[in-house]
Amino acid sequence: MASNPDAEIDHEGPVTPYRQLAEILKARIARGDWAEGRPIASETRLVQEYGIARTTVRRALDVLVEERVVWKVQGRGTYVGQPPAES
Amino acid sequence: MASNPDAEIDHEGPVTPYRQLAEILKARIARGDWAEGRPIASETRLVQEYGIARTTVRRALDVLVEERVVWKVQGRGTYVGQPPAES
DNA sequence: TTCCATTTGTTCGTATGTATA
DNA sequence: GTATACATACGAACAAATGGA
Repeated sequence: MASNPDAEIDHEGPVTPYRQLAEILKARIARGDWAEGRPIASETRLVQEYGIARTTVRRALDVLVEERVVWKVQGRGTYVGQPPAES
Repeated sequence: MASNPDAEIDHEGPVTPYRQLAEILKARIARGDWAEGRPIASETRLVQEYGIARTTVRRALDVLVEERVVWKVQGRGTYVGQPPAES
């Protein structure tokens, strides 16, 4: 059951913001907002877009990294998919 | 009430470093340390001078840009005043 | 043209303190 | 007491723009 990719963060509901964002981002990736191998919005951008703290955004991204939905490169960005195999 | 242009950063007080620096820089500009249209000290210089991180310096400068006290040009510097009107 | 140093721009990594539910 | 959220700060790496040699 996919969540709504256009949902906003609900600070009152039972689901914590970071889990909400994780679901939203997965839905946006599934919808094709960002293609495989391409960077998603930066943490700062997500902070502005969803009105939540960077630590909360990072927590959501941690979930996606754990689930191998995205991978991160310091100083570059967060990419859809999995990291390239080591040479 | 203007702040002291010769103040140093107090990491213990109630006012955060980036706000302190913003006030200090405004005081220095008001005093004439840097004239209208001229570049102020570089970010790296301010980092060394005040012993704070570049991200913190940039945060202080963001405040000054927002208040139209200075404007920045990538690759050149941060200038006192406002950007020249578009031709 | 090419190269290099300087300066601002962007992005993720890590840590701390405070507040709230 | 615990988990979550937010604001702030510092660190590191690299990109982009500028200007001069």
